[in-house]
Amino acid sequence: MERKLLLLGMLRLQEMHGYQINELIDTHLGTSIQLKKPTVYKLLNSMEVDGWITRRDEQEGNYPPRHVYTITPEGESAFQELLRENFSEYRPISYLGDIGIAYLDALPDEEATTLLTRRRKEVSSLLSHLESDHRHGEGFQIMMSFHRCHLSAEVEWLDDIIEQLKTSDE
Amino acid sequence: MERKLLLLGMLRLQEMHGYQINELIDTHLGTSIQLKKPTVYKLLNSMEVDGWITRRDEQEGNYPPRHVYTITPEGESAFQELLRENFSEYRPISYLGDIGIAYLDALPDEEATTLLTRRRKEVSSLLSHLESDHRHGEGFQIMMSFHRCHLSAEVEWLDDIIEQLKTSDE
DNA sequence: AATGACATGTAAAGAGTTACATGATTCA
DNA sequence: TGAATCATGTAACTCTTTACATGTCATT
Repeated sequence: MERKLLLLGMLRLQEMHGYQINELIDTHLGTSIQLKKPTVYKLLNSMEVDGWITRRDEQEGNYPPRHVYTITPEGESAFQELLRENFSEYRPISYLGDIGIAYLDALPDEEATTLLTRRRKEVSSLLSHLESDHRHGEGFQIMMSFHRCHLSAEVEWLDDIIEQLKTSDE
Repeated sequence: MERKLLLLGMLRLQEMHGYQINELIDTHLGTSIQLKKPTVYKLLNSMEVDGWITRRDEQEGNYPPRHVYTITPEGESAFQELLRENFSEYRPISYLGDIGIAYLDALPDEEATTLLTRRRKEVSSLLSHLESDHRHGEGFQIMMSFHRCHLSAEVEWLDDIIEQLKTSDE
């Protein structure tokens, strides 16, 4: 349902077609959330069936016709409901993707330092990417700042751990 | 694969049976990662087929027999491989579960403040729970500190936003 | 006498991703 | 001429979760 909430929220601000949504996600949100193209198309279809959005076809030249979606009043109330629901059911994010961190001590100190340093680089480059995007991020500034908050905390944490490894090394 | 890495890492430290693993997850890791009981049993079976772990049956009294799993040399090398793999493919966590944050401005300021304050309470109570657990957390201290780092950053961020809402309110 | 802990699963459903398919158009 | 963009999807696959099932033992 979170993905539907995301899409509804976009369509609430302006009508859009699938390709356009996918581009927006790719350029601005791709690093913060996970949502692939086919999924977007599928969700749009299913929300049209739900009656949350309506579809209008548009064509420019001989380009493939676009399906432009507009949110309906039912969609708006679904949005309101989903939004509240999203806040009410808090469950912390899963750090499964970072589970390797739990087993750092299984690696030789040197390698651990290398890997963590690489990670630090990746995180901080993502961070600066988000910071630059920060201007033209269309409406998702708060989300971005949320993401940035986590990333910069992570950088600091990595610095700490790397430092610890280095000092214990000697 | 992350889940298999997690389980291998546990079995590397001591042989365990499924129920025991599930308990450990429930009590210590339940808030940091997502991994349900039936999944654990399924993964254990599949890793036995892989030859990564071996099973030995044990019984105490007339309790249901336990399937105690021990990691094999193949399991150990799989662990080493998965661990490196886990570090090499960094992809930032998805904040889909928190997508509501992106649409805070769709809510009346007052309600937004209420919801964020509630969230703040939940996050910080989870945080202090992790901090208390911190002693008896069996081997997952680093992971915990990673999680705590994110949570405390989130608390600060929430405080900021709540403050902003209050001042813009007047 | 009933509930919860112990211990293992199965079956079906749900959700999303990957890889593939299509066909015109613009740019190098 | 070839590659990338525009624009939409489908089919198959993978993986996880939910709900259910089973039966003994200890505790209240």
